[in-house]
This record gives sequence, structure tokens and C-alpha cells, in this order.
Amino acid sequence: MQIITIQPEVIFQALADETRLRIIRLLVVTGEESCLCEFVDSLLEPSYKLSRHLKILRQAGLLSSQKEGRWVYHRLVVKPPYLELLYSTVSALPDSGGAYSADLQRFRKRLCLRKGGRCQIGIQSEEFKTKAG
Amino acid sequence: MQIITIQPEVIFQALADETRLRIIRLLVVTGEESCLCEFVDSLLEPSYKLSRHLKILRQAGLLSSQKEGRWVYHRLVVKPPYLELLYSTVSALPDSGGAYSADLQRFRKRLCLRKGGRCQIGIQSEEFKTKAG
DNA sequence: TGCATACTTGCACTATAGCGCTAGTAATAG
DNA sequence: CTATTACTAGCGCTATAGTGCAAGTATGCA
Repeated sequence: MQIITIQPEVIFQALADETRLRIIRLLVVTGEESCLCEFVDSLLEPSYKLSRHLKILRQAGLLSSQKEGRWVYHRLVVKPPYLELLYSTVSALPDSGGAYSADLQRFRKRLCLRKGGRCQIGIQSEEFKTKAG
Repeated sequence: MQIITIQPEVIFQALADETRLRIIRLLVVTGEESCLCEFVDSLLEPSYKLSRHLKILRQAGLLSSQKEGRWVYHRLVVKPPYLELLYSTVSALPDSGGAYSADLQRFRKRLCLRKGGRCQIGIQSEEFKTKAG
């Protein structure tokens, strides 16, 4: 990991998207780390879409990702102090329409399906899988 | 002022631009309110550009603007708690390259030219005025 | 009344962001 | 070895954001 020049606007750019904000909020509120298929089942968005947003968050320095077998786990980066402040801001945001709490509800339910603290079952919401050939 | 539905990503969108972040940082660090021509002389950007960015910040709910004669003063909105947290985040951001402190230095210098606590002199850096007609 | 000026805005252009689709890669299960 | 599947990436499309230029509005001064 090399940090050459930090451009602060990239951090805000990373959160300037509804889907990415939904991802970050789940991680901020629960303190969890999670894999793609758990996000798919929680946010009910196609996997290729979430995969790309996760990449953007990683490149912005907000997420670190670690591969475990077939799964890739994503967790929040908390090292520079301004990131902690940023997450405090995120968790203080209003939830107009209850969209975030719906995500959270699905996320918690999905976490119950883990075995040994890890996802073992893949995407459950069939219509959001990547329909491979 | 009517708030119908707050979309949190609009707030981050507002800060996802270098120029707008420079504006907000000046106001966060100094606690001042300021008019367009003072921003022009501090950021050394053309007035039409800054005027548009100020409008975006206003529409995002980060700035409130008040006309006083020929001048329009812009100040930070601090009411919802998450905005205070947001400004804490902004003030904790690194200043790679010293661009922000250069802005700040010009801004403080420019504030010294006020009379009676108000800007009375207009844009000083000639090349950044709007060349009308 | 006319001019200077602080500020805003319409227009055209360019760059980029987000998307769906689809194919591809890698790892595991049987 | 083969099939399944978690995840990624390329392609083309569309929408939008940021910009410079130039015109327009509004306020105050002489």
C-alpha cells in the first residue's frame, strides 16, 4: 500500500453515490466485514454493480479487501483520524424513507446465515446474481 | 426554506469538488462569512466559476447566503448535528501540497482590507474578474 | 441619468460517472 | 476433470458535471 498524494475530494466523491453510501452505512453501523454476496442480498442490487462500487471505495482508501477462498471480505479502513470523523458523520445522517434501516434489517438477517462466522452460501436473491453464460 | 427530503449523497456530492472543498475549508477554519469577491481574491479563480460553486453549496444546504447591498455574504449552515461532524472531518483533512494554507493566507490578508467588518473594495486580482462587455 | 461593478446565468463543449450486458477469471465441490 | 459459482472487467450507451465565454441583472456612486 502506497500513499503518494491524498486528494481529499476523492473521499467525498466516493460517498457521493447512493449505493456506495448504503454500503458504507452498513459497515459503519454494524462494525462488520462482509463479502459481495452478502451485500447483494442486503442491498438487492446486481453483483456486478456492487463489485464496481466496492472497487471505487477501495481505491478511495475507505475499504480494504481480503480474499478468503472464493469470498472477498471488505472492511472499513479506520486509520487516519479524519476517516473516523467521516464515519461519525455517516452514522449521524438522517434516514429519509427508511431505506437504510431496511438494508440493515436484511443485512443482519443475512449475517445469521453464516457458519463459523463466515459466509458459506453465496447469493440467495436469484434475480440479482450475475447471469453467467 | 423548505426541506422536503434530504438526500445525504447530495452533501458529499457538494464536497466532491476541489474548488468547493477549498471554499468550505476557508469558512470552517476561520469561522468567517465572506462575499464572492473575497473568495475570488483568495482562491484566484474567476468569479463566474466561484459563483456557480457557491450556488451548488447553497443548494446542498451547506451555505446560507444573504445579500447586503451589492455584496452577497455566504456563511456555513451548522444546524443539523451531522453538518458539525462534517466540518470536523473537513478541518481534519490533510493539506497535501500546502494549497489550503496558501488559500488561507490570502484569505486572511484579504480580510484585513475590510472596513467596518465588511468588504468595501471589490475584486483586486484583475485577471479573475468577469470581463463584462 | 449614466456608469461602474458585484454577482448570476444561458450556451456550447468536453470529460467523466454510472449503468446493463456479457464474457472472463479463479477457486471449490463432487 | 468438470461443473458451479463468487467475483471482476471490457464494451457501449446515456446522463450529468465542470468549464469558459459572454450576456444579463441589480445596486450604488458621481
